[in-house]
Amino acid sequence: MPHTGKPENQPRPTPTVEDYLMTMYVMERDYGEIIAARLAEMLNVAPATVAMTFRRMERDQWLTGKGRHGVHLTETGRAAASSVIRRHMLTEWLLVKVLKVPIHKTHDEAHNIEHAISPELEERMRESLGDPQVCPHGNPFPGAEEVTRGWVPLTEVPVGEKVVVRRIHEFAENSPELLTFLVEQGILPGSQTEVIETLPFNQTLTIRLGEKQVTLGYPAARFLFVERAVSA
Amino acid sequence: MPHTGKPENQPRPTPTVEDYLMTMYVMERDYGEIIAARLAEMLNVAPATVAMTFRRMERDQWLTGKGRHGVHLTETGRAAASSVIRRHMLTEWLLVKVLKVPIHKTHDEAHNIEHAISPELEERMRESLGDPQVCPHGNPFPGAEEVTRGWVPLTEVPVGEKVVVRRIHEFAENSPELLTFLVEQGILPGSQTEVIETLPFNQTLTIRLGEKQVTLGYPAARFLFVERAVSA
DNA sequence: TCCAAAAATTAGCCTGCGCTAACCTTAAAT
DNA sequence: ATTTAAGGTTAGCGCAGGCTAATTTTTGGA
Ligand SMILES: [Mn+2]
Ligand SMILES: [Mn+2]
Ligand SMILES: [Mn+2]
Ligand SMILES: [Mn+2]
Repeated sequence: MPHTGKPENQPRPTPTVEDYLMTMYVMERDYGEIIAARLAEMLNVAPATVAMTFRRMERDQWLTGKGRHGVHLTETGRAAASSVIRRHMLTEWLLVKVLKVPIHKTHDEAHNIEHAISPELEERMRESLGDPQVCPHGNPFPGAEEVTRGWVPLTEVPVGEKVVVRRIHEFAENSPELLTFLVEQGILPGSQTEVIETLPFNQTLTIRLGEKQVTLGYPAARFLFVERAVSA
Repeated sequence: MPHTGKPENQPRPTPTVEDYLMTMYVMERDYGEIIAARLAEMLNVAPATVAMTFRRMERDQWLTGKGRHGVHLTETGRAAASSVIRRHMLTEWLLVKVLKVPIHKTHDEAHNIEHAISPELEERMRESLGDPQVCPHGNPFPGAEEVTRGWVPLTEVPVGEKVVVRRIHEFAENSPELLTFLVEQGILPGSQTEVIETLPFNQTLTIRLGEKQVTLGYPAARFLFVERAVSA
């Protein structure tokens, strides 16, 4: 099991740059491109701020290129992104397992703490927490993406099929309201459910959890990944 | 048991100011005055930087007064200092108990993490860790100073008396070398020892730990507080 | 093909928090 | 009493990382 055998001798980026890097990593992985305007929304800064930060990041070799489709992380940038994502996820597990923090509250807390974890501490955490492959929301550690093979967005599940929720996407974690809603409805990794109706013209679908029914908009449903064909 | 029933509605200071506050709190408590030059040494910044930071801190009502004996924390300042000290100490315990980090490494790690702990998390930590009254080095939580009553500096123990090490002072924690040395020699809270010789003209004293003897300079020895009269 | 909307950039501003160099002030020590 | 050392302050600088306002570039749709 390769942990990307990190040399990691480059100096660590500032917390701000670490936050840019981790968001850009996921953007590039799941959307194929990095759009500064989206980044600005997700990081809650003005577009102009992103432009300026990109300049410093290019100077410091975390990224290359400019403009619409031109921005990409360098190898060093990707390594730094992987590092902070690992620290984020390990912190989330520590909060969940040791301090019993509910999973709709771990993300924000972890976003502050992640920048303060030393490499030695990261290693101690990984050992204490049993070398997890996904975060408490089911998102894969960098390098462990294979474990999510076979998990599909809830929007692609045919009506009537029973599935198990496995993953709430990183970008859904950014919305505490959505996350709280999902947790309150009992929609979290491990939950069994079944799609009972889809209304494409309405961009909604309805699922059953036990006795309860919940209607979700497509954008939210696309953030939920489920495992199909649970039983043989 | 009063936790200083914190209203704590003031916005939290920046990490830099939090570090100033916690050091100033201990200075005022144990030395009676705040000397900017000492602060500069302990925080590893230039004296001019302290002067400028003091200005902002006065503007923001964390402190009042200027000059040699004039600087004091406000009530708000003391409350903010207490808050970050609590977070620091709880973080140290988490590192020690959950992640098995040795106590000569907890301080530096905690100094980064302490600024990233939310009030809710602080509360979860206190519960999980059993509401401790002292940090792993034996320093008291703000408000719990009474537990250190009866602990005296090692320099005040007469030759021949058996004592138990209870506390390594906050300001010794700032020196990783000293802390590592002490831990390697087995000098840590709980250790039994005996003063076997004092050489005041040499500013050293020698203690026995099991079979081993260790000679300490007075400045280091003054940072060690011990419990006398252990047995009746 | 052209145009409007979306995205990106530049200019100019601000604060926090570092630094050095120079200069005061205060407190000891001779 | 005077001098020296310790402590403190001011001035002037730099960088990170925010902002708004104005402008330019891209791009997808009519
Ligand atoms: Mn973060
Ligand atoms: Mn997560
Ligand atoms: Mn700190
Ligand atoms: Mn401590």
